Amino acid sequence: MLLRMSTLFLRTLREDPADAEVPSHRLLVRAGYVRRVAPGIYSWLPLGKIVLENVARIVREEMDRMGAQEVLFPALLPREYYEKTGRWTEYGDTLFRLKDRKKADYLLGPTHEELFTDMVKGEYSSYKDYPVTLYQIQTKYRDEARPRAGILRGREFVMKDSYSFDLDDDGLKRSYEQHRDAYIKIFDRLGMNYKIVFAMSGAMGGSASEEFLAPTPTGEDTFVHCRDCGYAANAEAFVTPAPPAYTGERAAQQVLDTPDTPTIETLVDFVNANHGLGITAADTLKNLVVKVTTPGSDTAETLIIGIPGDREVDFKRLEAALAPGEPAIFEADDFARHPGLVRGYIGPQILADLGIRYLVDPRVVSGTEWVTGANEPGKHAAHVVAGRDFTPDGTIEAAEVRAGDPCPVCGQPLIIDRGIEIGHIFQLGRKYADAAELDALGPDGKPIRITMGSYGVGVSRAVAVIAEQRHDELGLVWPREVAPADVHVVGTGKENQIEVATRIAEELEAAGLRVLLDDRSSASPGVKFKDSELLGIPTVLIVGRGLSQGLAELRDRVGGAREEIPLAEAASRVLAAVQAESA
RNA sequence: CGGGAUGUAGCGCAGUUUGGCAGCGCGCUUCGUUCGGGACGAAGAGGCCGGAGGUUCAAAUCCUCUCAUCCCGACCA
Repeated sequence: MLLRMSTLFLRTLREDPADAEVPSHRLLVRAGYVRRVAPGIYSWLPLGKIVLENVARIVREEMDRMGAQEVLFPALLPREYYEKTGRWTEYGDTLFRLKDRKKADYLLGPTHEELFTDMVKGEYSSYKDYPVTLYQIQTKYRDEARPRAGILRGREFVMKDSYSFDLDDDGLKRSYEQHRDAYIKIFDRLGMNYKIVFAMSGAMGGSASEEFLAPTPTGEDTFVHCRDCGYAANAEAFVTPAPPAYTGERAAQQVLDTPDTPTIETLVDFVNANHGLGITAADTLKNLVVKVTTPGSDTAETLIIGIPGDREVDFKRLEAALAPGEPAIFEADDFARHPGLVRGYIGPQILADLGIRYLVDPRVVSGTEWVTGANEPGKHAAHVVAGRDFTPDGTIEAAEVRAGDPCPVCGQPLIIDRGIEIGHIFQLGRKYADAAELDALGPDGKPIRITMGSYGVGVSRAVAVIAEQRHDELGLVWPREVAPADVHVVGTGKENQIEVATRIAEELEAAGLRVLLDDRSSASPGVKFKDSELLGIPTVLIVGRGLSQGLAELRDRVGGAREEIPLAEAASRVLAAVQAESA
């Protein structure tokens, strides 16, 4: 491959585009890789297209290597497939919907579980056919409420999704592990910095699930990890370690007058000042009322959640814990319907009598004592002991996770970071197989319900994440396998530099390298250097002022090293540099 | 959906307060010079000032409505 910049469809920008904030967006636009068409929708210019294809190629190679087979489904899908699994309604506004000329409903696929399941059902019917894993690399469409950060989070994006079909749970585990291994290879080859974290499978159903997160400050997922034992989980999947139960004696419950103390802060100050209690917010138990609706049901359950007063509720964690139920905040008119619940002064002592389910933070173990509401306006109770004065119906992960919280595995303080999801693997189970009645006929003549795994890689997102992780103040710095070329040959000067540069570029191309050649006659050296740095091809060879002394300059865009080398050796030195890295 | 900001040439922006010829930089075209850090000179091309309505002798500028985009939040494989 030899790309000549004299004719390449490329225009770099000297200034940052006004609508770009994050580095990947800024640089991909400035370097002429992508252009915005509409919010969250981008076009890929020639160099960007090459990078995108390189990522897709790496993904494809590793998927093929693990034995998955590639198919391609349409992006435009009829409603009926999504009707069967209930997702036509469940997906809500995020689904791009459209009608054909006959007014029939269609959608642009946000993901393709239904199609994969249906395809397998149509072709395979014997247990002898299984297991099988299929994948596709397809453009997906999601009408996100707020697309942002350029390519990082668009409404149209390229994703690899694969699905494994197994006869039993052991088979599913094997398929899952194979994907895990393949993903490690993929993200390593992509030159990414990433972490594998425990995740919730959420509303999709299923059990084991892990996310591949690329830590970046612009990330939108919060995750915790432990430097000592390697435990890592996203915030939704973090499991709070419970302290040991307390079995000693506790003082008797005591009701306190606490006028005008609807918040934890006012309560703590008041009881310390007026009742001589030296407590902190962590000694209080705050009780949050939510109503939980289950999809397909009209009635909402009233649920109370008790968490230590020094912590906020993390709504994402709460939702994940209640999925597929959907929590909503208790409003004033909800309180009006429950006269037993005194807003701001709710305590768990009476909940069993009211018949309201009560779930607590895992830190609220038997024998712990709390300052909490006394279920009367202006009154709280102290020495309220779990297991004695109230008995929770269970625990729930609803409290925020904080840096320094103990690791659930080894107890060391946890670190909190932000990351972007670049891959997700999970054991789906039988949700979609059930919906499609996907069975294999077993050796005993009885049907076996298939169990599935679902695995995704954000291909276009990966391009942005690499840009996010690999750039400097001058521009992009692509890993070699992803870069639009192996080497950027730059000819500067008014003598015959460009001719010589062209000759060397052709020689390198003949040797099998992918070459970008700056043979523009009008651009000044400064422009060519700036463009070279912006574009971020890992190896740069400059044929310029040194030509008269028979010298060229070899630059390493990654490490920044520069070296004058004899022109005669230029091609072989470039080859050596490229091969050293590929090895 | 809530909060904030912005819409003026391909890109980045000034001009709006206080109404009076549509501007600057980059890019683009032509000629000449220059050629290792986004060169210089000269001459050019390029605009429905987001849209609609209103006020006024006169509107990019003031008023009303509207559309769009970006950022933060909510939401999100």
